Amino acid sequence: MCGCVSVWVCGTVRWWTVSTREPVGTTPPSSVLRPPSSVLRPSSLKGEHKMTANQDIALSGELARQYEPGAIEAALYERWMERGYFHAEVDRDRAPYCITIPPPNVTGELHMGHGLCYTIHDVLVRWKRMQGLATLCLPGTDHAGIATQNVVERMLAEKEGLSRHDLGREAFVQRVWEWKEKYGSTIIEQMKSLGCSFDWERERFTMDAAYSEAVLEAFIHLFNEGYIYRGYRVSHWCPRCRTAISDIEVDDEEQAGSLWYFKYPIEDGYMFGTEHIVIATTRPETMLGDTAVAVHPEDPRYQSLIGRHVVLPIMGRRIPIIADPILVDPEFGTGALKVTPAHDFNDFDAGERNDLPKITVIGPDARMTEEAGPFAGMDRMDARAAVVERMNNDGLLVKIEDHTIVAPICDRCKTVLEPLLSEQWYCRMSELAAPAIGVVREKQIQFTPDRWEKVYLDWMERLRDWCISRQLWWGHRIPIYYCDSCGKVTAARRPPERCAACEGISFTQDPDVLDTWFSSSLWPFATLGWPQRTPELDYFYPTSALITASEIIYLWVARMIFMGMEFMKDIPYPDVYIYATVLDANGERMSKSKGNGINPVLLVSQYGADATRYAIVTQAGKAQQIRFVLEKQCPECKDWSLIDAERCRCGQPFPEEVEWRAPQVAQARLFCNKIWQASRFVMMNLGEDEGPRTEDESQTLRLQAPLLEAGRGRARGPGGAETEDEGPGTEDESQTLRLQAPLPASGRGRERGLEDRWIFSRLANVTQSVNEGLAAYDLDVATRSLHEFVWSEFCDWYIELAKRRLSGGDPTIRENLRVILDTILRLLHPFMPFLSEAIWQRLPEHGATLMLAGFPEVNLEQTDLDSEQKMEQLMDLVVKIRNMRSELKVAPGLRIPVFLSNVAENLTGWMEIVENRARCNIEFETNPQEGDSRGSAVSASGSIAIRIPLEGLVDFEKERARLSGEIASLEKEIEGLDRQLSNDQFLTRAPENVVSEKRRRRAELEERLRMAAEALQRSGT
RNA sequence: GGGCGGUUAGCGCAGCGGUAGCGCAUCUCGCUUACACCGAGGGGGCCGGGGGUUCGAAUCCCUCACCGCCCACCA
Repeated sequence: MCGCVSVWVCGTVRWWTVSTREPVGTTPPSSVLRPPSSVLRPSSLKGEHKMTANQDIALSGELARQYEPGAIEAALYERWMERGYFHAEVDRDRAPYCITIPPPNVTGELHMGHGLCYTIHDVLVRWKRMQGLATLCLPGTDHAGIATQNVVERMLAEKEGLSRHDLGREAFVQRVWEWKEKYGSTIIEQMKSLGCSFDWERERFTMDAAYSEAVLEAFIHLFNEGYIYRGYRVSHWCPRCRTAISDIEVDDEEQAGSLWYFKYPIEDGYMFGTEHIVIATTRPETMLGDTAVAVHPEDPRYQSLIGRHVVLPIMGRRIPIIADPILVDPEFGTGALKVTPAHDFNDFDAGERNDLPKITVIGPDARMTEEAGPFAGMDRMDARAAVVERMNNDGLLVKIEDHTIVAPICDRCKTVLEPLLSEQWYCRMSELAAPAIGVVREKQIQFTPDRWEKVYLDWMERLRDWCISRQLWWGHRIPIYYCDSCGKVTAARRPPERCAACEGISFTQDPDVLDTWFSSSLWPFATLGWPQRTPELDYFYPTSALITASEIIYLWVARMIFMGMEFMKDIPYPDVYIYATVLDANGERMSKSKGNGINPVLLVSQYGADATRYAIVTQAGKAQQIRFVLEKQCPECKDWSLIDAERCRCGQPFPEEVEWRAPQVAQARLFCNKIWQASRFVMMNLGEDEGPRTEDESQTLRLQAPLLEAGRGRARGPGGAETEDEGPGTEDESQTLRLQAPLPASGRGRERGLEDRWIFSRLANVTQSVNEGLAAYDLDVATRSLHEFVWSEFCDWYIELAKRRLSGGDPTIRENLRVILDTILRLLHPFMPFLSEAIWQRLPEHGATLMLAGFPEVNLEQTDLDSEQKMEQLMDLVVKIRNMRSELKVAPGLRIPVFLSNVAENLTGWMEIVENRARCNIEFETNPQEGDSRGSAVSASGSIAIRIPLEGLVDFEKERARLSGEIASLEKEIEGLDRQLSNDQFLTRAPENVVSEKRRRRAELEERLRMAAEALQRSGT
């Protein structure tokens, strides 16, 4: 297997470009990367289940020679689901842990940001579940008003040539529901392919009946409290979506534009000699709605004009010249400004201040209205050109300058927005914001990384009222009823029977729906049953954490916090973890419109869910952005380039179909394989008598008893002394596994070998790192230390040292290997759930599932610094000897004599480790000179001198070259140390221990230099 | 215009006051009773530029440059 699949061409520009259009019609949302559908299909998670047979293969029998994620993942997920491991119940005997996931849009499909988000969720949740908490991760989706309506509208237009108006409101909404039922779970299925252990039995949708009740309740409450009001003002309007949108749904786009200078004739100007005033504008078409010209009150150029009038060109309207210090910057343009209160936010405010009329010249369809006189009916962009032409013809166009404008665009459809005067529902923010600011200030809610706290507070403190009405059909319809007789406004769940004011009996409901974010702001409690006082709400609220993206701190996080404070009188969660933005290989943000996104599902199909998760999480710490790389291979020279390169370094252009890889995931995949193989080794050596035992099905939902039973082993304290048994058997309070060194039955030296003490000390260390990393949301730290431990310590050293003992029939080593592997699998499980479970199920002693087995815990007393120090010295000695062998080109298989001098006494007993790992026979000598150092290679490890007789091993030329190199590097380092040590400042100001360490180091180097020099000298003779 | 990140070996990253580490890639050797998706060893870096603080700076401060993200009503 080459490990690569070809990528199918998608889109026209670049092979990995996806169309910017939303998925439409009967086609499910398309993947960004599109491999053959047979490969991409997330798994057999949905639809036909032929898992029963596969489960056996995945969960029992010998571990396959090759690690193949596909063979275990679907089967395990199926089994976990069947057994209800993801489901959480209220359990008063245990502490709760609850996260409600950020609900993705129903129209969505997984991209890397989601991959990061939900993987972090699952890691934390699996960790907490293993720790024995009643753990609920509640999933769901958001109805995403505008986005979903757009998708269905487009589908209707393309497939049936119908607009929503052709269908009518009720029928259209019905069609959206149908679409939702059919495609709305795509993203949910994709989460499952990542292995997410969310409680699917509690999955929610923001338009579920119960959830909708919560939305009504919230609205009516806020209305009755006077927070919600109707306002007639300028708001952002999307002419394509035909709805108002809130400020934070606006994106900016820099566009090349112009600044037009127009002359406005001054009324009776000839009488005092100033006939025109020149104004500058970027939007000429709005001049038709001008109702004033403004200047700065202190601008000396215009003092005489303030209070006079101009005659608005084209329209012939007489409008005043006003002075407004807020609106006008005298430095810009001509210092004179046209004022269009109906089409500009600042002008609207100025209009309010100066009591100006508001004339709407652009309609909701972005066409000019009747008020636009000769231009009525024209598109706004056509009208712009027409106005400029007319002004030019009338001799009123002074000049045109190039000017970069920042156009507001709709973050959903990218249409240029129009500030439009309209009547909308608003939510007053000042009172609601206050407590939400307070709880963050007081650290009741803690942001991680904490820099985001400032971002949140800055925004909350200058919050404007929230426009909550949308002119859409898909969403929660605003529960406002107008009396048809007297117009009285009532907020109610259902139409009132009778008008409280006039006794009228006929009502009309407000046609608008609520902003999507209104409903999602209730998410942490509405999903748990609010406004009902359910046991779940009582038990799980406040939830434990929120994990989300920085881009929705305003849109969502802030609103959840103030809604939580308003309705629950309590924070929604104490922790807000903001994860990094995912960038592509070029450091640009991954986004749909750029087409540079990577679909994690594709990575799962290529590398497996465990590798994908691990690769993602290795980067998930406190970084603000992380990069995800994709490479493709040149078919000519086989070299790899970034995925969007046009040409290979060899000059060849890339074909449309290429081999690709994700190096970070590939690396993670190697790690998976390493674990698999190491596990195979351990299991092969556990022996028949310890073969897998049948599990007890009744334990299914209960937490596993801690693995190590009392009496199986006794804890080993620092320094290797045996201490009182504090095995988990005596600790039923904590259901987590207490890490401890297992115990050899007798005290025979070899069984309590140095390497055993060392590895358990290291295991304690890594256990602590993983727990601390998880607790601090430093998932990258946790995975790094795990990787280091498993690969470099357990595999490279302990297993290698174990081989000798295994062949010698030492029973202790088998037990140690078993316990260490067991602990590793537990530590690994949150990150690599499938692999760890599949292996764990084959351990001699295992429960129903690793998911509910205890998570290792440790305290620092379990580290054994003495053994760590000794092992470090021994390992360094091995490396140094290997190093010499390699440089001397000694045949790898050849066992050679090695002479050591100056070996600390407490190390001399452990030389078998060195002999074993460096293929040598160690002999001690008190002084290297005493031996025949003339024909020897010499080196050192710390203060230990190493001498290898060269007799019959090497030619002396090589050794002399090697010595010269070593001497040079020794001299260089000594020189550096001398520089410091001869510096009085250093000697007097640096801490004593630093100085003495340098001195010690110097002396050691000096000694090595002397030996090397002598050896060189002798070898030359 | 403001704010926040980043800039360390070819690539992706760690280190955040005592003269540089990891993985991949590369080179040499090796199928040694888990793993060639491997093992052993090696080469490769004036830690973005410039100032400063300090006995000592990749690490702290200032400044500039470049990359990215967020916020802001300059017509």
